[in-house]
Amino acid sequence: MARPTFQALPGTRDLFSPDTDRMRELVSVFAEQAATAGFALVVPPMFEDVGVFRRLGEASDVVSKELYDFHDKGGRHIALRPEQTASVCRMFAENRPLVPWKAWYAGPNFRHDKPQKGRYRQFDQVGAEVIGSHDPDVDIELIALAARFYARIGLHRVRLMVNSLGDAADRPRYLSALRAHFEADLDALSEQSRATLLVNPLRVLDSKRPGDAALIEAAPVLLDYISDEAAAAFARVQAGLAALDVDFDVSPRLVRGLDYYTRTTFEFAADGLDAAQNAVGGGGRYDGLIADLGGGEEPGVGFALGVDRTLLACDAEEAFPAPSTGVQVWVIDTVGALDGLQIADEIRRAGVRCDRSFDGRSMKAQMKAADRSGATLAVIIGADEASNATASIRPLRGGGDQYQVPRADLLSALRATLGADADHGSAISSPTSTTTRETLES
RNA sequence: GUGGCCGUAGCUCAGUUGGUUAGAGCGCCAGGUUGUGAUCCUGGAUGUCGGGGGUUCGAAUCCCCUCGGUCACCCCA
Repeated sequence: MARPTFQALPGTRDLFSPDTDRMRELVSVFAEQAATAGFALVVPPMFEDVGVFRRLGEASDVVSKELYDFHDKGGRHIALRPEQTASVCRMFAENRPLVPWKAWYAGPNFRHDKPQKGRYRQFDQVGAEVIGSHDPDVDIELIALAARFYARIGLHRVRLMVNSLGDAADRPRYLSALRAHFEADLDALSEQSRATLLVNPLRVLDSKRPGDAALIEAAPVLLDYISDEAAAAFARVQAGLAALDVDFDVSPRLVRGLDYYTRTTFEFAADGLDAAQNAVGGGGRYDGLIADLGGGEEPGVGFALGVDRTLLACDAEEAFPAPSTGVQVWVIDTVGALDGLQIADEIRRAGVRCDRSFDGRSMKAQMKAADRSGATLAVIIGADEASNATASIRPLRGGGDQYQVPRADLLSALRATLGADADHGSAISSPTSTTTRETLES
């Protein structure tokens, strides 16, 4: 075998079945949940003017270090999207749909950081945003949507943390208190945190360095500094989540990585994952972001869930196995006329998943391929069948004898046999599910 | 961006203090079986030992560089 000339770039992956089946199923479950809650799909471009993303926070690594940016042939300064909220807000500002505007999305994002487990340079997210309402009930419904989604895919060991960052006007008072607190005991702070303190004091609270823990523990609490209105909204959010039986913890030190958040913020952590990548999703309000993008004073709130990490968390709980996507019928043709071609087409048009061998292989080889495919039935066209216009149907999974039917009755015979097998559950017990198990355990 | 560990067949791996033509299992292909898979038996194909350079009579093995993977820090989904 020749050595491949190229390989996938760092942080990018080639995904195959059954991982791809699982991913598609996950997105399709999310799509269904979102539609049920009145959200419509949007597809923003994968790249934008770099300015669209600058609003995420000049002090954040996502913008300052990890942007995939370049100049296009027209001299425009462009960046691959590191997330989709900013693009959705730009879409809103540009197209001005009726408010409240409820949009969901799914797709890849790009960040140039060093890959490790659960962290890729191209990674998928699903998410939902609501633009144009201040009502904290919207926050509640969004959080519930995410929580219900996790439950729906069978992921149970997920903790929801909520906090309120207050309004933009509350921020300076808190920041100065926070800064004063840390500066009073600067020596106790790690070097990295001291650097963070200069650019964004809020994110010092996010430090996981053990040495910083005590000082962070003693830091002023953001919730004590927020306006009465923001506090009332946060109280409503908590009451609403409780009313919906959505479990949560208030985490006064939860600050999110992107700078645009105001008021409600939340994060989902999967206990099945290591702390380094246990954040499987999160979001919050961003009441100033749309105005920053020239869209007027419209409030917004939303969340995004990491598809890869969610699936990783599912692995840890052995939840959400890959759906079976194998074929049901394999057509075996040893004659080499047009029968195999026509029969496969006929079966497919009837909506039955079907495949066949090529290259005129021996019957033995074709049978082997049929077995390997996981198909429930083989349809055999040999010399006999070709000469008397019949087809043989051979069950491949356990019971039943091979039998011949007139060619005209083939479809109904297949349907009858497949239906009977499905009742016994054998139609889905294919090698595909074995592979899935192995994947989950590895 | 920083650091630890790791790169041998499609996959999982073995390979002694450097020593002939680099191995095993699984998988794949063919035959045993003149139409019939999953079992069994027999045979077969596939490796610039990640890449480059160096040390040596001789390197998968030692050294340097590099590329990639992985994990942690950092950051975050």
